[in-house]
Amino acid sequence: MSFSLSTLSEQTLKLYLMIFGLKSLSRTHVVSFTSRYFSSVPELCHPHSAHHLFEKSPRRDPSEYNALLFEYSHSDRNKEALNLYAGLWRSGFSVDGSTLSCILKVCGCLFDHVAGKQVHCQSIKSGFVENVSVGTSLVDMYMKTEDVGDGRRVFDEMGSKNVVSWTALLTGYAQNGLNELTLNLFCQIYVNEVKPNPFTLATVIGAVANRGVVEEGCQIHTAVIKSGHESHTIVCNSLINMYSKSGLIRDARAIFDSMLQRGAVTWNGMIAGYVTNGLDLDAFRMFHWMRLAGEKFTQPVFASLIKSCANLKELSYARQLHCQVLKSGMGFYHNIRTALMVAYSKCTEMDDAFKIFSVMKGVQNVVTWTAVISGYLQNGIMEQAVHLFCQMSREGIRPNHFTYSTILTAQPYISIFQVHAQVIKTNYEKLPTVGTALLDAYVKTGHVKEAAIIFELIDEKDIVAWSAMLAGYAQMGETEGAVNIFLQLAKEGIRPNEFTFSSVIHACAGPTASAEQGKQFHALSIKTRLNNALCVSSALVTMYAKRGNIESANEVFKRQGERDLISWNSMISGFAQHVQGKKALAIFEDMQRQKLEMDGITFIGVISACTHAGLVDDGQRYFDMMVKDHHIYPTMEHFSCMVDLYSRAGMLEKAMDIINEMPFPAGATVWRTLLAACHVRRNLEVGKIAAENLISLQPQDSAAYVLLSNIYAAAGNWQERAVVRKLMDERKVKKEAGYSWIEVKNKTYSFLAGDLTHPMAERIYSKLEELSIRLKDMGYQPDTNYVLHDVEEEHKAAFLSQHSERLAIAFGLIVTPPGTPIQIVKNLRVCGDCHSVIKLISLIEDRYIIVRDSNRFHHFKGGVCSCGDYW
DNA sequence: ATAGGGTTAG
Repeated sequence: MSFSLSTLSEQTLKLYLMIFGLKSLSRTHVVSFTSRYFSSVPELCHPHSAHHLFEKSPRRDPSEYNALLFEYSHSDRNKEALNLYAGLWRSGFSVDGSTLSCILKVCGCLFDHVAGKQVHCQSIKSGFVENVSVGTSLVDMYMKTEDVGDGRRVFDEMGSKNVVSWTALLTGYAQNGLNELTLNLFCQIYVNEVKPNPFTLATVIGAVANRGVVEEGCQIHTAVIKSGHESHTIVCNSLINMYSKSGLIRDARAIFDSMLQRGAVTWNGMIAGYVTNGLDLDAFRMFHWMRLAGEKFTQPVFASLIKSCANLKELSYARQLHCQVLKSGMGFYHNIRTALMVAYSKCTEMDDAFKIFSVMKGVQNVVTWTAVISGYLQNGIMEQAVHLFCQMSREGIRPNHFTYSTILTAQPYISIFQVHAQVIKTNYEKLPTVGTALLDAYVKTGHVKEAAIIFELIDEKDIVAWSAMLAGYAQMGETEGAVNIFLQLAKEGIRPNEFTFSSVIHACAGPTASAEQGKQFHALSIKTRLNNALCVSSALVTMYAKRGNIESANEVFKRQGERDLISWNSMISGFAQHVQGKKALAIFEDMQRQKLEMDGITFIGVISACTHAGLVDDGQRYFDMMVKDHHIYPTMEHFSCMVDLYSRAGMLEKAMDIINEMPFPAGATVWRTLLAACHVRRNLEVGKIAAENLISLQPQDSAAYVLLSNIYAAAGNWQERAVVRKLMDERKVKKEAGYSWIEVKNKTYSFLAGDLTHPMAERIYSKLEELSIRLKDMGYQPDTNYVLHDVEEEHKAAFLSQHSERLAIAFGLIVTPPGTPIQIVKNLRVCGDCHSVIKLISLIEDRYIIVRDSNRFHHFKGGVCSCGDYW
């Protein structure tokens, strides 16, 4: 009912009374009507309000007390209502059932369990406890004050019950999050031959919505139709909400379309449904329709639409809504302001988000603080986020579980141990959100074991928690741990989602995973229809590429229905690793033609494709293009690629020029790249500079010492070589052991250089012996420059022939039928001598041999390698 | 109204 309050005169009031069929204005009438009409306007002190009449009244009777009590309770002045009730009780007036019901509602709203219990006693004393309405109100009060046990007890003791009593209990269960009990009780209503009313149905539908089980949703809809209340507005509103929450947005829309009378809740329900289901454009279409229908916009509609702008990163529309919200006087609602802050944060407009936050000074709460902190974190402004987190505590706002799960992503600007301690104190550790964020923080600092302990402590592990743990193992290269997590979650009946698959497939790209495992997860993703999710298919492209199966990688890429930057980058890098430079560049040109967004990683792929294909000029051209045309600032990785490009082509001086002209000092990776090239090219002069720089940056890195001493050895400078060796011993630097892996019949076998422990060692060594004789017959001379140890030539040859990749290949030749391709994975780079030997083996044994070393793939066939001896 | 996990390079 809308009217301008200031113009409401006695006359108007008379008119209203006439509408209600009353001829005269008795005192009681005035009291009861005014309290009803003025109850929704708390700050109003109209001369006709019950409050005024009450004050002026010469003798106060129970009806006046009651009228004012109702007015207070309806206008959310619950404390005043409770005081008035105490006065009423003290005055010795007898109370009736409706008074008790009213005050019980007040107790519920105030969460005042103690006062509620007192009223309960008074109801017993006055005998009104037998009254159905009072009993029902008692149930409601207990449920609202979270005393589910007493609520149920009162209900059970009630002599007579009606639908409202059942509904009160039902609503109580639902409000306390006891969704399963709510559903059970709903079945009992039928057993007791009570007919549910629209409120009963709306409550149960809400409980079903929270559980999100589609089958239950269909069942409840059937019950609604049977009850005959299917067209009732509040029932339809709940159904719309339920279907949206279960992801069945089309069913929600069907309900919406069928409705004869739509309220503001209906429109908002539909709009909010579209937003939560990611159909933001449909939400806006609905908004447009709502406007055409002449419906008034309420505050939740704006909140939903602003959220939609955040999802779409639609800044200009967010600003328009901001204006509209201010114009319609809704700019002061907390939820609107928070939604606006989130939208501005998502559009990288942190200044605007912060402006809203600072304007709220004095009324800021945990939610607003968390929103602004989260905004800074998402925009990578970690220092400011941490600063605000500290300030928040100083201003006496206690962080909640949202805040903790957010701030834990502020690595490395926070001490996770400190935050962990706070989390334990506040008992948030067991919550899946906080636990997951904590676990991830430990993974990112390299503490996988601690992360696993935290994971175990999480109470009800959801799919996000499981996926985070799985990703943790995958990121640390622990394939087995990752796969085990997947098997465990499947066993517990948890449904993996696209993130779970992308992580487990990523784990299967590791050197110790079997190729078969990756394929199986691919199959499983197809079964669950998640294979087409972008993150899954991109992970598949990389997995197949890293497993040496570039054809399958390309096949997955070609079948991608839509692509994003990562998809394109994955394919470019895949081709680059497989030395298919031309194909990598073709993909890149396709991207250019379509004018797609590119980033620094795209160019790392492109330049490394040029490097592996020996296209020096092209590499330089792409680097220049990146800086000049795409305005991408080159990072250390890019310079590393450029140094690689020139030094592999033997242009070591040019590589040094790159290093000297870099805008920042070269890092270890850059020097290591240069050093490796000097090793291949036997360039002592540049090699010395590279090694010295690398050693000063990473004194514990064995590669620097090993490569440098090898360069000295190659130059026959044994004295200098001995100095390097001595330095290595003094600093206790251990050479990284060379490992190779081979997969035969779904089992992975690993070999260490000079390994004698393998059960088939004897046969492997005799196979190597046999091969070495045949190689010598073909005129092969071992290149002993690749041996570090200062020993006799003959022994050096023996060391060489025991490199792990040769053991693995010999094993492969023995255990697989002739003609079977052999695939090896190695943790270090393959040495020059092994490279020549493997070429010859592929010829004399007529085998296709694929070696993936730490750097790239080598496809050996008929005596040649795909890298063209250029690596 | 606020929250946690993922895919690309090296």
